Amino acid sequence: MSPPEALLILTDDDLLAAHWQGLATAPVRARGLDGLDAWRAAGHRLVLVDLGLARGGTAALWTRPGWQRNVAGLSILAASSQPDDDEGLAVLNAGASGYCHTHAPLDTLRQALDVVASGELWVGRALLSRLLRLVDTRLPRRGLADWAGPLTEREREVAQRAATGDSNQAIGTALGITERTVKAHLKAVFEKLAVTDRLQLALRVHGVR
Amino acid sequence: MSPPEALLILTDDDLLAAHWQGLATAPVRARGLDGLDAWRAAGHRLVLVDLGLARGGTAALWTRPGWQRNVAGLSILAASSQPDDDEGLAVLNAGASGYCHTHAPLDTLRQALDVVASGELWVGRALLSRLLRLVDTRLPRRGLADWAGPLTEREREVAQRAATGDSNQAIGTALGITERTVKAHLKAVFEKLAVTDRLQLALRVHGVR
DNA sequence: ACGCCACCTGTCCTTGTGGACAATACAGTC
DNA sequence: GACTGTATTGTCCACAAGGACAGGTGGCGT
Repeated sequence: MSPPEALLILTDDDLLAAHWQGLATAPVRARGLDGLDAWRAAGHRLVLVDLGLARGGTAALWTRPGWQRNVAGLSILAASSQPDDDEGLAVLNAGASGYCHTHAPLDTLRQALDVVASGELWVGRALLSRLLRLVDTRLPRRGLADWAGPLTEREREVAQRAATGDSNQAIGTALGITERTVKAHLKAVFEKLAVTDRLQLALRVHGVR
Repeated sequence: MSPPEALLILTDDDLLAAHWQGLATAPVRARGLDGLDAWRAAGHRLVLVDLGLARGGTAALWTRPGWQRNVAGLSILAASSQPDDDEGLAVLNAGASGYCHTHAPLDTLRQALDVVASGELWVGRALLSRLLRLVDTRLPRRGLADWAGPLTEREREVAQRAATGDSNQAIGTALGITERTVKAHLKAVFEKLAVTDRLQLALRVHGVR
């Protein structure tokens, strides 16, 4: 379906490198983040990186100085020997296109690489399930569309800003009105939402009870 | 890589059905949720469903009575003519294994079907980005155990109360100390957490931003 | 035309808040 | 014993916040 694309495998583990040899016709092997620059310079994009690279060091791989600069423009499938949801979230946030197990079946890895190479994302079932769960429990934030219920448009704007810590003066300047007017709006907001001050307002707006 | 698997396409749209004919060797066409039962009974699993099925009705497809019962055991790729993050979240939560555009390139659809057929999930870049963003803004909730880091025990107590809206006077009474002392503690808290006032403190404590 | 409502502004006043400067007491550490 | 960190309290002060009271404008529907 997709033309075989040049693959760079990035790992310090010789056994793992051998295992991954079967993934492509002629995968290139590198051991450090430096390899990424050369790979991009050569016009390639596809990379399979072993997160175990960081096991020896103190910092996680994707938090190292070189990472953010190096991943730009590349399609990266990150593999971990001990997949962990948090790690997965972190690497995806850091620009990786996929996250999987280092010793997943070669068929699975090939498919993942295909997907990543085509510009899409590869996320495991467990990780995505967790994402959905997190988002689900977060949905009660729908109260976020609820707190503004009885408020007018202007009151909403003022309340939103006050709830994030802006001073009345700052709000006024931002909206092009007087501080006095801001106070008037806030007074109305306090009444309608049955709170006494901006801190209670902030808690309400941000869904803290 | 994966043996071509029998595909059921579920849509009311004849043009779309024609477009999707090229996805597999001999895709079976059905028009309603009833088709799912027969499909599973025949020992198949892979389904591509057009969410446009629901456009005519009032309820979204995946909220219909038959859905939850029918999707069990099937690998479903849901397609929408107007993909929308919320819709995507909803169908994935409802048991679908993937979400994509109805008129995505056939190559992409084939790849998505391959992925779904292999038991994995297919999620578009935009949707996953949104998921990550949602989760990201939520994760700092773990900072809840973190914000108190450099604070002393007493400062923590005071900060906790101030962050929920208590006045200095109230905090003092609650802890059996003078309002002045509360201010002293809060001053230290503000410095250590690098915030300027109790509202910013509240946002920090409750994991906002 | 009248009333209702959103929006805007003014002055006066009380209170809470945050900061500056200073001091006492008590604990554990070197 | 000197030192450091924590907890405590004091006074004085500048300022933002919130409430009370009193307006002005413009749109919109009956």
